[in-house]
Amino acid sequence: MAITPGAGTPRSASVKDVAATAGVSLGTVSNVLNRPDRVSRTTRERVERAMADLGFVRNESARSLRTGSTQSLAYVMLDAGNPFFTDVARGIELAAESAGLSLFLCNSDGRSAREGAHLAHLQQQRVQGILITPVDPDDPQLDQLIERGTPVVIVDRTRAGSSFCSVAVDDVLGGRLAVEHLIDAGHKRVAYVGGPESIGQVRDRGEGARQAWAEAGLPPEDLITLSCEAPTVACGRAAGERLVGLPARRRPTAAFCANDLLALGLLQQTISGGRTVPGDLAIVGYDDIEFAAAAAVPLTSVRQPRQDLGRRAAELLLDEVGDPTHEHEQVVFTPELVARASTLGRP
Amino acid sequence: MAITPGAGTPRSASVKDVAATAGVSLGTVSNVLNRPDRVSRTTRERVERAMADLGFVRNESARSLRTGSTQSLAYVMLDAGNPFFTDVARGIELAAESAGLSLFLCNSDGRSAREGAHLAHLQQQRVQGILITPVDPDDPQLDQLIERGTPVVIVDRTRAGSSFCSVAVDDVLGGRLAVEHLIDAGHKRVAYVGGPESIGQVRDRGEGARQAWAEAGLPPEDLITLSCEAPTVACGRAAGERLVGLPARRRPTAAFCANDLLALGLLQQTISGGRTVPGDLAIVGYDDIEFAAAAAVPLTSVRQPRQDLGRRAAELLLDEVGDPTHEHEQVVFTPELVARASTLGRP
DNA sequence: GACCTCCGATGAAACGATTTAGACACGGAC
DNA sequence: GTCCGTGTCTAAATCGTTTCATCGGAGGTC
Repeated sequence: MAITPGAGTPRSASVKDVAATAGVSLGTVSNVLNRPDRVSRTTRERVERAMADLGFVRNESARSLRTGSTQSLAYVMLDAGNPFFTDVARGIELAAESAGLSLFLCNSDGRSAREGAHLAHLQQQRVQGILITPVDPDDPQLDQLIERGTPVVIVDRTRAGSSFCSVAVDDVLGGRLAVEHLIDAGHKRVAYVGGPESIGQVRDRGEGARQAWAEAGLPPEDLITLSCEAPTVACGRAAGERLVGLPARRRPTAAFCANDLLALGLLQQTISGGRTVPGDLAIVGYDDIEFAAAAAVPLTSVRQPRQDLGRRAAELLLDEVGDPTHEHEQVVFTPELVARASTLGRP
Repeated sequence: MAITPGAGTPRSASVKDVAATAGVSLGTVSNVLNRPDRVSRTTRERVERAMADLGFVRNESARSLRTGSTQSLAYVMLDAGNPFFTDVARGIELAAESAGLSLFLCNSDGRSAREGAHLAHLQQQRVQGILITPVDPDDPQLDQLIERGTPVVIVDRTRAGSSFCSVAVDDVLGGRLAVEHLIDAGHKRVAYVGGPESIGQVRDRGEGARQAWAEAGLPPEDLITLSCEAPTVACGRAAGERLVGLPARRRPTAAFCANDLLALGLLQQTISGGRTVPGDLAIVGYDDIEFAAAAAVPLTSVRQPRQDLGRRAAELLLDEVGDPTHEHEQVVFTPELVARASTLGRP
């Protein structure tokens, strides 16, 4: 007897309805759902039939209320529009999928307020655990989460005296690699195009750049820092205009960008302004997103193991969820410079 | 009196605990949470104090079990790695945010099985509604969702005799625009590089291409179709190799790709193989993602109003959720060709 | 035929919040 | 002194599921 949605609200069928239709008790329906082996074949088939007829959909709220746990993880991304983070997310997804959990993606879009709202909501939903690339890894809300029982793994950032697991890439080293590469190519005046200093990745990569610069014995004032509002393609273009505006004797011959979006924007602006890359300006990006190699001039970039980053982070989280003897761990991957046309050629 | 997490499981505090600590009844705590105006200031402050001390986190499962509704929407994306869809997602997010709902992103990655798993899970979670760019818009699971009370809006696809709202772009027209542009430029042999035929967007864009070709009176065999496994950058590169492998008299002078990822891959392979764009091969992409303009040769592409698509879809869903007199609506946006260097120049 | 086992199914009690009807106290008005 | 209204707060029922102690009956053993 199929249900015909009446005039009123088509309230969906519950286990109680299924039990009544199948002529069994409530507990038996639950057994069919959770321990089918404890139910005789004939009863089970009768119950399954009733579920199909009624269009029964298990109510996850009730289930997780009773059991006290959900079957989901969440990843709070810093910027869903940046392919770097979607690649990380894919790594997480693969790990979650093979553990039989579903993954929710949330996008903080670099805004603390949005991040906070997402975290609060996820905590109320009682997700098993949260992976996050935080706007600010020192945000006390993160501590509050673990204090109150939601495991958290920090992705693509680390944190000082940490009570979290984290998976990151050595950004200081990445910055060094980039700038050493430019120094090797003979550049004497370089710009570091970063996003806002509030972003840790931007700070660390800049720090690495300065270290390499200092070690090469070059004067600090010849490493110019350009801060952008956000590490996006549009801001990269804007940075290009600012570079052109500099007096010729101060104008850098190369730029290291805090990520590939900035680098692509800068590249685009430079070329459309009639200048050449790397002739007039060599460019190094960061992340080695898939589009970097397909750019106007294939982009030299610092590669991070994006998908592995995600996979490893998810594994740590799953371990923390499943294993009571879990020890927090800070994994740091090593970046690698991929040299392409945007820096190769006459300097 | 702050709670000290004991040796056992740090079971989080419930309204009951808060009530006990504050010395009020359970209902009062609930009132503080939901109708703070009905509670006297002193009591309210006492309760709030207790909540803070105990680290109380409202249990969303219990709440939504009782009230029968959640505060979330979900968008099931076809491919989170494609910037087109993340732009759509951003549009949705903005609308959801201003309605005070949170948005979960799920990625089907083009796989029916994953899509199905996500949908089942979202249905069990009793999300308010689902936006989806489906692998197959005729999937009966979508009908089953609305039958069982979860509103669904189809994004970037339409469906024949529809009992859904949908927001799409006219893909047949988009295909025509692309191929008419190539015909105008004098091309007599063109390749259509599509993804798998199972993807509706791929079929429709191809259909538009064929229509334009036929109307120009060109022989059908000179519009070659190359099917790829998936509409990705890697497959675009592979398609490039296949094109080179064709005998010279059959080799096309231009390619129209079903999306920008394919086009960027094709572009990259063509250039690294020593041929020029548009000299040896003109290329038109589709979607006009941000990276298209920054490509090796800036890419001519068919632009879709990505963010508006998402925003409008979310608005339709919110209307369906909130307004009982809601009428289903099929919105179709019009695409627009953006001509750039990859087709301009000597044909 | 009495007794024991074991399998399958049962029913009630939880989980943590919301909701509603009603209790209680406190003033003010007559 | 009684009555009533108002403003707060309480107690109990409820949402849909899982779990656990229990019960009935079929089959086997002596």
